[in-house]
Amino acid sequence: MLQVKRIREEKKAIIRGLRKRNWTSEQIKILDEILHTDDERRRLQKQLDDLLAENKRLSAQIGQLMAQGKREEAEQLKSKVTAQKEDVRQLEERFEEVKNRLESLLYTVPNCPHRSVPAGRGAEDNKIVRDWKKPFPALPHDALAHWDLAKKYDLFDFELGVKLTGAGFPVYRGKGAKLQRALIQFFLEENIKAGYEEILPPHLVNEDTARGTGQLPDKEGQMYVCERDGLYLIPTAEVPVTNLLRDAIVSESELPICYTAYTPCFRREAGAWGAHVRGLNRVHQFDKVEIVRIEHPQRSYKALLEMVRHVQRLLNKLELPYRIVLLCGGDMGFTSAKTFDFEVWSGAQQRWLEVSSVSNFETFQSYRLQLRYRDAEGKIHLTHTLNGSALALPRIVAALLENNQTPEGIRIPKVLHKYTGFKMIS
RNA sequence: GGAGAGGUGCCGGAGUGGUCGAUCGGGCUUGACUCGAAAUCAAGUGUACCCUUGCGGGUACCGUGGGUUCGAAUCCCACCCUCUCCGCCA
Repeated sequence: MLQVKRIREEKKAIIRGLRKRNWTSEQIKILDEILHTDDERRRLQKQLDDLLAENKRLSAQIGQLMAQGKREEAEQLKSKVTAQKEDVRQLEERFEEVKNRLESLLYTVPNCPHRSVPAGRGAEDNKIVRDWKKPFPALPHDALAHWDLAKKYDLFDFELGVKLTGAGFPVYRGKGAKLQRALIQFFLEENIKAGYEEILPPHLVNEDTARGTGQLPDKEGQMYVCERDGLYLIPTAEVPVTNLLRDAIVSESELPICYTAYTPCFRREAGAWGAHVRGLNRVHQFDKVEIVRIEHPQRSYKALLEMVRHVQRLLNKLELPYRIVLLCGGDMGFTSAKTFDFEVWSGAQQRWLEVSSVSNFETFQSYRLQLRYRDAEGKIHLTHTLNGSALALPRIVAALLENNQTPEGIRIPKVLHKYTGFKMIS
């Protein structure tokens, strides 16, 4: 969430940013409402603090009078303080109410896009910053989509998933299962080599954690909930991993802090279903390896590029055709200041599939998380947080199967051989 | 799940109704001593929010949330968590 202080000081820049997210003048008025509400909040806090200070002083006096045995004077003061208690109660109530109102207003404002982010309506306005220049893999015109390849080679089974759980919960089997495990292992090893510490977090988180990274209060509909225990199934490893440092103050020299984690991801995805979300294109449970960075504000955009280059290397090693897309304001996630998407070419479906999203959240998450660092002078500042998929498995698998199909079987990229133990699926 | 003990600052550990944001020890920072270091000595060392141009000042926070009281880390209630023992169990 944005800091009120920032809205007050950089209002013009924030309006420019929100315009890129297609905010109307009507919507932008909420900024003024926030500022007014904050003025009121500060006014009430001053009043309340003063009143509490007065009562505190009187109470201390009562203590002294009692010690001196001056009972009557003490009793007099007591009745005075008692009389003020109702004022305190009322002020407290109003203060709480205004504070809550301010918070819920702030929750409705998305992150301010970085100045380099283009304006735009939706996906059609995204900027392709790196296109695939080489030819796509040559496939026969009767090439199979991955869901047909899965049947042919017995790699995963959606009907069985329906039997066990419901639609969108694939059962991987045989070489299909092993391929999953190989990819996870490959990604983790590459990330560790690049300096990320491996984390294996819980797959269920509590409300505070879900709030920390911004899944709550907004997007509870996208998560699976265990109501009885007040827990949420994680939609991404970003949630538990970024929360590791919630309420922490790290020293400047510890930055950057780099984590990587493999977890299953659970998404209810209320969105539309149809032909283009067949097979592994969109599922309720999938595997993903995530990278998370806690960065110094001055270095976060450099870090973002480093993460982009790292994901690029992974895709190169997997020999998959890909392109990098800079998301426009209208297509960017609520919490992000700047996002690059990675899309791989799916040969049989003849379309691009999103396999990674790398974002800088600046202080949008760290403010809520209270994730700060202490500089050399002892001053405390918010860190920047970033994360990216490195990588999400299902669509990688889809592209891999489709692009590498041959009459003899499906060719496994060389880098995976030592993890799969086989070079072909046949 | 049952019984007991307990949750206090970076750590250890006091505090059982008043001047306690919190004794003390360790750690850390700065200064003195030293060629330098160790040892020693001295001072400092929480966070959030608010007021203030600045100096500085105020409020809240002792697991969480309520309550009692003029006043709560301290008393009462509920919940959460940790440890020990028993039971169950991958």
